Amino acid sequence: MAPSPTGFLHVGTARTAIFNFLYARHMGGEFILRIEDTDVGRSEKHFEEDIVDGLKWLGIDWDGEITRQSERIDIYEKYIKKLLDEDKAFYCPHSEEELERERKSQLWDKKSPRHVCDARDKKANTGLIRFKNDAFEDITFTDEIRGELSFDPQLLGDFSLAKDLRTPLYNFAVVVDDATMEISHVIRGEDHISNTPKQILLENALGFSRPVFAHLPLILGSDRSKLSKRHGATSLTEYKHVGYLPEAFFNFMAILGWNPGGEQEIFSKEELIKIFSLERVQKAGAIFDITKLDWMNGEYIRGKSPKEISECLKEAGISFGSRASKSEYLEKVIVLEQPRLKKLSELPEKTDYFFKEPEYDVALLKWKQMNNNQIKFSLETAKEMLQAVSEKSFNKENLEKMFLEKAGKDRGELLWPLRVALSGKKASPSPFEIMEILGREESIKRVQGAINKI
RNA sequence: GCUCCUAUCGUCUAGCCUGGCCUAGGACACCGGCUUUUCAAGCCGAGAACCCGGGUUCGAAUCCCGGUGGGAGCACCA
Repeated sequence: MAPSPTGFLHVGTARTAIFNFLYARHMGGEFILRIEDTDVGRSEKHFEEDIVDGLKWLGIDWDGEITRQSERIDIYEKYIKKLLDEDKAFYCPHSEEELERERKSQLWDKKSPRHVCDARDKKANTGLIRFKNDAFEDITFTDEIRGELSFDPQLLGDFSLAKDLRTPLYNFAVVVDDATMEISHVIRGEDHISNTPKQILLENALGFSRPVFAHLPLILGSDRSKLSKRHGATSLTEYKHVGYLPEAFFNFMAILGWNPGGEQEIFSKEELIKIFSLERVQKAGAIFDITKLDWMNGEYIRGKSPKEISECLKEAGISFGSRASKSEYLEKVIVLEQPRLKKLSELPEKTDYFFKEPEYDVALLKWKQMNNNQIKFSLETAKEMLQAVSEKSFNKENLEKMFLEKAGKDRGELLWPLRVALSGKKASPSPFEIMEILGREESIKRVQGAINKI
């Protein structure tokens, strides 16, 4: 797994991490974390922190220390010198402007843009370091997901390796990393397919063995293009903070572009590790469908204990502000709203009436065609019934039994105004459940409050 | 433009390799019903797809050929 710290942990990168992780653990192999920061260096430390946080949140652990390309410059230098010495690489003296002009004219001639350097044997000693590409036979490799792939190496030209001895470029650095870190499987996004022939050429030139390649289908936005910022939230942190559960996110990403063949869709991380296979990875890109993630998140939320939910709330940074109260009380509230939740972030807004007096429009108290007198009568009745109940037997079973017996054939006449008086909302759990949590005194107080409003 | 990848309901997918069990299965979403004071949850149900054209075959979603659509890559980014 090798994310680049040029930004926060991207959803696509997270999915690649998940697949790498699942495969490595499935095979009982090692899974390492390598930060590709040759260009950014140490200055962007917070991006690395974001990546690490994101992976930890997902429950992905790696073997050994994190390796950073910025700390391996000496190693790259050694190999770049080797290529230079063996006359497999050279300094290209052309300026960026010249190169740009060449590119444009090639495009104009409807040719694939590339640079075959006319100074490759001139032994210059400054400029961009390029690979002396003399390959002419097709480069063929087996992709674990797509089968045999082949490319014409001539189209690559003399591709670039490094800006100078101590500033390697991506394709060169990864090849050195893969070999020196003994990477057996390179599992990455489909957008890297066209980098593979360059890397193979370099592996051959350096005498390295070839890893197994597997290219994952891309995650697409709703318009079928590669998922990016304009499609909405693409950073893992954003999903964490709006209250997606890591298990749900992990599960969802794992079955996006892969499935085990059966009809089950909800899997624990352990199950996924056990059944994962590269063979069953999809070839075509998959649209990131947030509504299915929402559903799955709801499933996971319903499967959690209130204690676990309140811990997730804390981790996601979702707070109830100054209304925060005893955790025991909060947990009761959570149980009540659990079946209604898709995202944890909905919780504070949905349950605010448990922490403060509800605010609502008097008109909301009206059930169907009731007039003010009827509403008032209904609420008075409810209040008297509540007053008749002892503190001890003030629980939802008792209350429900009482009220259902008392209510006429249209239960709404008694129950709707009561529920609104308690919650101030047009949608909420039943009044009995609410009252049990609110308690006798507060319940009566709210019913009285509603009566006063009319 | 060039190169490469890819194609089953709106979306994610099963089936394809090893043709017949496919009247194409599941899930999400949508719609309807049950339950219900409301909203959810739950249960039941409906609609919805083999990209197109040829071929091979008794028989093709599955095999072959040709189109078309979609995507990605073509940096002194990673």
